[in-house]
Parts: sequence; C-alpha cells; structure tokens
Amino acid sequence: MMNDETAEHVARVLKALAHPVRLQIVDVLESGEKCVTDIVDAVGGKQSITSQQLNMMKDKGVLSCRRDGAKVFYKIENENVIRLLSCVYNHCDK
Amino acid sequence: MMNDETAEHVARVLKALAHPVRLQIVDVLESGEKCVTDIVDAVGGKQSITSQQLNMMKDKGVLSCRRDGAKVFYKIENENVIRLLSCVYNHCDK
DNA sequence: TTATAATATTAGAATATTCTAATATACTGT
DNA sequence: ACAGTATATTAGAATATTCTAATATTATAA
Repeated sequence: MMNDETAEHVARVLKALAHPVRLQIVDVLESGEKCVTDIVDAVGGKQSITSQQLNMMKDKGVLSCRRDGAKVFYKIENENVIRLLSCVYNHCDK
Repeated sequence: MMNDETAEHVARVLKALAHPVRLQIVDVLESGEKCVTDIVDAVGGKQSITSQQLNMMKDKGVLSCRRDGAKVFYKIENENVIRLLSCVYNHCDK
C-alpha cells in the first residue's frame, strides 16, 4: 500500500494544480518561460492573485523563477507536470 | 489557451484526487474492485469518512460502484486515473 | 532623486473542505 | 419480525483555501 508520507506528498502536488487559474498558468508556461505581466495578461486575472498563485506553485515545486532586471520569469520546474496534465486531458475527454 | 470550462473541469478531477486518503483508496483499488469494509480496513480510516470520500469520488466520475447484496463494491471508473497517478509518482521521485 | 513599471506581501472576509459523532438505511440470516 | 452486519447520510465544528483591496518592495529610466 502507498505509505502515508508518499500520499501526503502526492496530495500536495495535486493540490498545487487543482485550481482552474493555476491550470491555465501551467498551460501558458508549457511553451516556455514568461514574465508575470505576460502571465497575468494571458489568464486575464488580477496581478495580486496571479502573483500569489505563482508563488504558491513555486513553493510546491511545480514552478521556478529567475529575476531579470525588473521582471521575474516563471517556468515549469518539473516536466512531469506536463505529462501529468496530458493524462488528465485524456481522462476528461471521455 | 485552455478555455475556462476545460480548466474548471480538470480542476474538479484533480481536486477529487488531491487528498492523502483518497489517493490511498485509489491505490488500493488499482488491483480491482473492493467492498467498503475492505477499503476501510486497507486505509485504516473511519467508516463514515471513507464512505464520504468514496461517494465524493463517485460524484466526480473517478469511481463507480455496484451493490451485491449487503455489500457495495467500488472500482476505478476511468483507467486514466491510474496513468495519471503513475505520472505523479514520477514527478514526486525527483 | 523622483516617477513609473513590475512584482510581492499582507490582513481579513468569503467560501470550501474536512472531520466528528451520531443516526439512518439496506440487506441477511434466523 | 428481530438482531446483526454493511453502508450512507446528516449537522455542525474545525480547518484550509481563495479572494479582495490596500500597501510594500524592487528595479529602471528620466
């Protein structure tokens, strides 16, 4: 059986993705890293909320970021997230 | 870009899995359908909570069930959930 | 050095999820 | 019909998530 620690960990990763706007953010980042402003524009959300969500996903290891001057660029840290999402899309198609 | 409706739908599926005990339930069901008592024993939870979680995952299309006499057997309804979880495990290994 | 753009943080309200404990329903064997 | 086993439902407390609105920080350009 899956041990408790693994279950907790996996649940944490899934929770990091289990939100409509966060899914859209990841979707936008599939094509490569983007700065916060571009992400905000792409998903049509508010700056503050988007920033909170980016930070949350970074904490959980889904995203990473680098600062370049005034801008901060986010990208998908673990490519398995992308594979994971394509699995979910298949699931949802049926 | 992923449309809002798809994002909502995918988020709902992920939320259904994003809980340590629910992940363990799905893990237990990978080897085939089981009755509620066996699931409760396997995950070591309380009957009432496990029943709530089974019902919740059934609502979201992750599980299905059939009654056979006094017992109710649950199984994984969509096999893509299994593929999805193996993706997550890979993600978590790193 | 001040104005502006880009991003992050904060506190609290609103909402949703999870758990508890008790009770209800459904079925089986006698 | 009754006792026992299997499962489901309920109401509310506890907790966690999400959003809002305001403010703070960081970097650049004039």
